[in-house]
Amino acid sequence: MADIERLLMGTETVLPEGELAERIAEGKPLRVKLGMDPTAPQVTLGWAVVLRKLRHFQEQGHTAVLIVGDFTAQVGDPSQRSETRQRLSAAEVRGYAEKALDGFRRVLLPDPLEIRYNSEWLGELSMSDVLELMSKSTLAQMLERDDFQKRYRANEPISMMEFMYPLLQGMDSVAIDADIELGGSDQLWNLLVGRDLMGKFDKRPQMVMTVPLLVGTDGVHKMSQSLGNYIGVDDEPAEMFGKIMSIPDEAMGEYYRLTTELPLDEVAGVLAGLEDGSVHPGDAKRRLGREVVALFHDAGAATDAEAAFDRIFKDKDAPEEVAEFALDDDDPVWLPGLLKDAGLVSSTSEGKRMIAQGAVKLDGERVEEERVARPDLSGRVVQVGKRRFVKLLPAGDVPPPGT
RNA sequence: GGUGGGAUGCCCGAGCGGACAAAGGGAGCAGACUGUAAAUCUGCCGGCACAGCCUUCGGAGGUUCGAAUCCUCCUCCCACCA
Repeated sequence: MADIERLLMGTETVLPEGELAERIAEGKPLRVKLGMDPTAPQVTLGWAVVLRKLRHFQEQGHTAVLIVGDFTAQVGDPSQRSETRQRLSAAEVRGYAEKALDGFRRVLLPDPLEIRYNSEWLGELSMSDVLELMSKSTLAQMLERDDFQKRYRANEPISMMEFMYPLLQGMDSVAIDADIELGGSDQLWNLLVGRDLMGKFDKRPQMVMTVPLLVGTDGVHKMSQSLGNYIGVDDEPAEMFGKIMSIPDEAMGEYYRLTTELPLDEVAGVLAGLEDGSVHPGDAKRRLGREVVALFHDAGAATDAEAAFDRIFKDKDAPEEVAEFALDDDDPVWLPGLLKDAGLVSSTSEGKRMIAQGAVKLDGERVEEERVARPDLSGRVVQVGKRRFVKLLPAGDVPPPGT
């Protein structure tokens, strides 16, 4: 029942070529490894690309082996890094791991799924094990790697620990007998180290499969939490939809291909329509937004998200649900202070600037003054910019938090 | 171990005794324009009840009327030599 086509769909590199068919033909379910270092709590749409690939394997009866890199997270993957990562504490890592696994489960099937923490074996290594591991690779091999080479040439520090990272990740493959390891295209080098290492430990070397990296909402850089250009798989529908709408048009094709489950010919149809002008880019992006929201929430949420979006950005109304904030007794009210207290701006200075720039509105009316009479505020909605809203209530009318 | 160079705001980076809350760029935020696009233009971009004051230029001291700039010690980074 193997559908190799589907497994290969949307991949970037699969090595060695042709071996996948052979391994599947052997009839045993493959152990498909995917490593995740819990260095941040959110699972992004970029991650969802490779997760969905893993799911395709699951759907065909192969075992997803998810490695939670609780040990390696504390070392730090040097991939695509221009500087040494900050080390995380064990507690932080554990917290992130739990949160991230929730996100992963939104995409993966519950079965067949094996979740392993790599501290299980890496934490056990003795010094002589580590030395043996190190003896299996050379400095020249390490420096082959682009990230290291750039940093080395630019006179930037590279810690010895960072050299260990790929080896540790490779040990994971040895420990769990991976048949194939998945990853984003920036992981190719690391994955190959794992393959190499398995051979040196007399195991059958794993195959490697990479999927393209998804650009972030800026359309330029890889989607990542540290860059703040990400869409989380557990983002609220409205948020998710809004973020999709904000990607540059040029990134749409990539998003259609990598983040939706639409059939390829349909995607091709949309893209061709964009090309010849028969499809309006705004409509195409809306559809993309609906597809993605529907995938992680449901179709109803998708329509609602689109409606909420129109309400705020097209009709420029306040959203249906607005956080509430209690006014205190001052009269007149000094607005910069209020905006800060309500969390709409981060300082009173910023509040003053926002007012000066015409970004502050009361029920849609621009506010020019820093001081406003209390009765003019009570019960109305203050807005900063296009997307920050708070409804003002007289003190006492706000239900206590948590109800 | 020796010698030399370096650490500046979210990031990069200029400044090298007063005119410095610190050039310039990027990111970000806001306004205009739009399809909340993108591009573009404009403004903002440490804090403070704000024509003033307070805290920032790796850390701690010192010199000076005055220090991001000079001196001392410390921490960290880089290069070259060994």
